[in-house]
Amino acid sequence: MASRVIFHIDMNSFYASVEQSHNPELKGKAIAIAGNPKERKGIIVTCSYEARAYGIYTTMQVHEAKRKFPGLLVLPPNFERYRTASKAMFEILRSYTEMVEPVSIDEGYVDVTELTQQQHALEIAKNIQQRLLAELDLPCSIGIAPNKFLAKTASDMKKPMGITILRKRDIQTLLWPNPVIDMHGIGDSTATRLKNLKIETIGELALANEGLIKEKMGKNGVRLQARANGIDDRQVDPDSIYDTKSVGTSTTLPVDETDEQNLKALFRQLSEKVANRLEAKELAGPTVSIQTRSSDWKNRTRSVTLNNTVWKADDIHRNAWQLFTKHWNGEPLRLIGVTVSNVAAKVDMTEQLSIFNFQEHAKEEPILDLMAKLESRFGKSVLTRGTKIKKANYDSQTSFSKDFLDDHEHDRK
DNA sequence: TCTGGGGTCCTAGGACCC
DNA sequence: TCTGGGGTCCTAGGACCC
Repeated sequence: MASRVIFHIDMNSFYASVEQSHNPELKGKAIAIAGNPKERKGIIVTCSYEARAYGIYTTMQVHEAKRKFPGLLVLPPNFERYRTASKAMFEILRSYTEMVEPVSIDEGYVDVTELTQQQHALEIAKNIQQRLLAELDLPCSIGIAPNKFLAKTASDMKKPMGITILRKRDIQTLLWPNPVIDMHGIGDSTATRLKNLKIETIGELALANEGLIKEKMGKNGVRLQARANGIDDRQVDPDSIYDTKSVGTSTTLPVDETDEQNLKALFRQLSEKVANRLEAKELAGPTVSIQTRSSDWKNRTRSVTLNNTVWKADDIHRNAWQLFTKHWNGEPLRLIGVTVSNVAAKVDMTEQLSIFNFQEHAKEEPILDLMAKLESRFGKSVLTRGTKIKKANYDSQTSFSKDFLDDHEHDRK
């Protein structure tokens, strides 16, 4: 494959930087964004570099952080503000090229291969960094490399406001001496398993026997080993943001909860939140799941896949509550959550075609013919991305526009 | 480090079908 | 009535990321 030039843009302490840009008096001060400790949500989500200098870091509890530095300014999160800043940031990236893949609210990949025919990669990166700072007042670090993994690794090397080029020929000196836990994709669990195989550095992983890795660490291990060797063929995919697989929400309760009526009301609230977010994205899915976490930190998930897709709060809540009552043994709960998954684009909302009507049509018309009509009307993406439609379940309650039905009627005459 | 909330991907077993 | 092997879907749990 032809050589690529990939950027990884990583906004520095994003939430804290947004707050500092919103209120310049916070600049240069040790600030942290955190939930409310009284509701047991008091962990540091992000903090400024000034706060980090006092040993404060993400996931640390607020009271612990205040012990480290009593002058710490703790702000509640303002997600709407962060989303707005995030949109503005990606708009700036897209003004360079459409090949932008957001990964999270504050980071993304950009494939600048084409652009480097006109301008040096380093110059482009400097330009992006300066614009983000000048126009949004937000600092970032940029990694430049031939693939995503190395770009991501590079952006981590210099913070804040760094630009780092990581060439493949440099990985032996820059990457291999480091412990495997430093690698993106390796957490405590994988690091421990590797240690049992006497693999402690990235270089040892890179050079380990491939058969052993496959046998002991599976598919994921083989992939990690390739990454350790600087190999990563993943493309920058601007459309990945449209491939949402699930929409869910969960909440840690202020106190462990045992009251059934309270729990029912809470599941109702969570279901409504999920329904609103599905609505905003025009998504629906057939699988409803619930999550619980007991006071001793036992996580459970229960799910059901229906014959039809759901998106309304009532339907989500009914199924979630049914799952819950079926499995709950009355133990006190610390957290509950609701998720709808296997979601796909809802085609249209103007006219709902009931399961029975669809069956009528399906009986009279060969299913492939139906699918061909769907495709010509709504485009291929409907059939590939909207898996529920692709499957064309006879029992699937799918929505079609009135126009489609009219056309369909017409065709049959 | 006793730990929030949003996700994605992988694994493994069982059901079911051909 | 017993058997193979391959494939897909579903469920539950876990690892990991920001």
